[in-house]
Amino acid sequence: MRSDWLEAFAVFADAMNFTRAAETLNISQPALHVKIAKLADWLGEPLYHRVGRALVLTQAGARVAVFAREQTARAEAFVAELKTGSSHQPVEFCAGEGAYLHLLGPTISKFLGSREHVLQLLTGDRDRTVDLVLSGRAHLGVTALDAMVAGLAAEPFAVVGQVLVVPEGHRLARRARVTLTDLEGEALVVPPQGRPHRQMLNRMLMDQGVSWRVAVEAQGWDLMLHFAGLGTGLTVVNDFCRVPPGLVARPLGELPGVHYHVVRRAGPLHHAGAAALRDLLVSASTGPAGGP
Amino acid sequence: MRSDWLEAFAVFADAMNFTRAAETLNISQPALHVKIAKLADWLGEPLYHRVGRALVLTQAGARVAVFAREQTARAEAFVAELKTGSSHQPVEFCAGEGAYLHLLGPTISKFLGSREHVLQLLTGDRDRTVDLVLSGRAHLGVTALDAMVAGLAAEPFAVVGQVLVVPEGHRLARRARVTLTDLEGEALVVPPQGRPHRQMLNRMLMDQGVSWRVAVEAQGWDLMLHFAGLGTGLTVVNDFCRVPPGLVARPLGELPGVHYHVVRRAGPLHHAGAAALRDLLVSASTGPAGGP
DNA sequence: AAGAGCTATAATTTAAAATTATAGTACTCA
DNA sequence: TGAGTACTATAATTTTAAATTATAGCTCTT
Repeated sequence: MRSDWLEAFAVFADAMNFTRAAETLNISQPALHVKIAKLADWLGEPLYHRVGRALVLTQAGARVAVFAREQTARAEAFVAELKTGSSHQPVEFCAGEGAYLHLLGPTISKFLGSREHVLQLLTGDRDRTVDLVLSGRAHLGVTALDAMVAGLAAEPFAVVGQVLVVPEGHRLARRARVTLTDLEGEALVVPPQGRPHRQMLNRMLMDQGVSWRVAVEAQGWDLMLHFAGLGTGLTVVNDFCRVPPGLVARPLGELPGVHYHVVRRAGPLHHAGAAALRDLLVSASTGPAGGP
Repeated sequence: MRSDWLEAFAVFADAMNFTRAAETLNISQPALHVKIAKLADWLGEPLYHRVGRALVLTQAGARVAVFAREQTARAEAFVAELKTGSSHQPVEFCAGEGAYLHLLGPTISKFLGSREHVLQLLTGDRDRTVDLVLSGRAHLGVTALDAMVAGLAAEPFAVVGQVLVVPEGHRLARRARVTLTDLEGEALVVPPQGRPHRQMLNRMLMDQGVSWRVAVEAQGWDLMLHFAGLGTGLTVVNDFCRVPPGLVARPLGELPGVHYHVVRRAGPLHHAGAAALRDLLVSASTGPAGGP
């Protein structure tokens, strides 16, 4: 199996487009096409197929892409280490904005403090984090998960509760605790359709027979709190959020905790820096029992 | 960096001979020569140099050889896994005869019992074990070590005492314990010059001012005991040895224990099976306090 | 139905890698 | 000491592989 086939395939798998991948490789499109045909031939497996005019990786293709990225990264890292004496292949890590702001600060500082490794931070929601980790484009991630994902090793990192955020003068602000039924008839600031938090809220409120309406659709805790601060409606956010002046947070015990996990691809972690970061994260974990 | 350069270099580094390596690769000697020249050129480092008419790897060359073997093995393992569905790349393990016979049996049985991995056993003395592990031709080893070895990660596995073996009728057979000075004037069955056990005996007896002479030079515990059984002389062996009929063993407390270690190359263990075997070995370890 | 935006194949050119042949080097042994 | 051996390194040549350009063909868009 020739390494240039793998390198070409790694680029192609990112682009899923022969023309553009060939451009980034600085070869002609037919040359790339032949390389990938040869790789598939040699492996005896089709690596992609067409769906309409789009190209989609086969299952084998996805595995080959992961391997190709790994193998190419290892070669690069080795050469760099041979020439400079020490490795500085970055650890690629992905998490969401909320996790970065409220859960990961100390661990990341500690990791960077040792100066042994270089850290490449990526930001992404749950789906992107899982995708980056599964496809080998990130070594590790931290994200909220509520179900197992095939091929992913997940270790519990933190459980975060949910709070209802209301204006100081609101009737519910006087209460120490609130229930979902208290939300009857309210307008809520919620994430757009399809986002996990929105789905969870929908389901829980429907279960309780609570009728409510959308005040604003906003993406991200900060934006949701901003709109709530403008008085457009109430909102429900993770309890690690700093609530802006004029608003107060009240625990919503009925809502399930958000389970953050440290995720990596199943199997051994090849990258020493990534392994070190994983160990730091797991040791900093607050476990499933408490909040941060 | 092209993978065929690495594959060629891995073979060359084993043979240290262009002519023979080219034969095993089924290419002409000049073709191999050019491949390796290109690899060296691409890396900007000479990979070998001549000492007389022998070829010797440079330090960079040795590191490249390790990487080349790893990278080629990974590619093979991946393809095998892709085609057959599950990996069965063997775990390569090296230890000495004594360790196999008296220390490793249960752990190896247990490892094989799970049927998850295939084990490739190699036999070698300390130097060969260390060499195989350092050069990436074995994932793990168990061997006696009395000093750190650069690039090698060693974890204590077992400490084995030393016993003096004498014929049943011998004057020392009546004693429960013996000291080195009791050996004054005796003929001893010892390993050949240069072997670690011989060096240790030499030094310890010389320290005590004991004069002795060589009865037989024999390699290996069993052979040493065999000659001792023939009455050629006394011998000193590890206390895990089964002493043949007609001989008795007496502890030699003055001699230092032999410290067996689980060794691997420094850095993360890429091979999942090797990692599993290491964990088994370490958990089966009797630590520095006791014998097996 | 024409056209845009690709992929895939063919024809041709260009480049690379193989081979054979041989000069050069270090050591061995009569 | 000088012919012989066993090997490496380079050169010349042939063979093979991989690039390029050109273009046919497919799928969705407008």
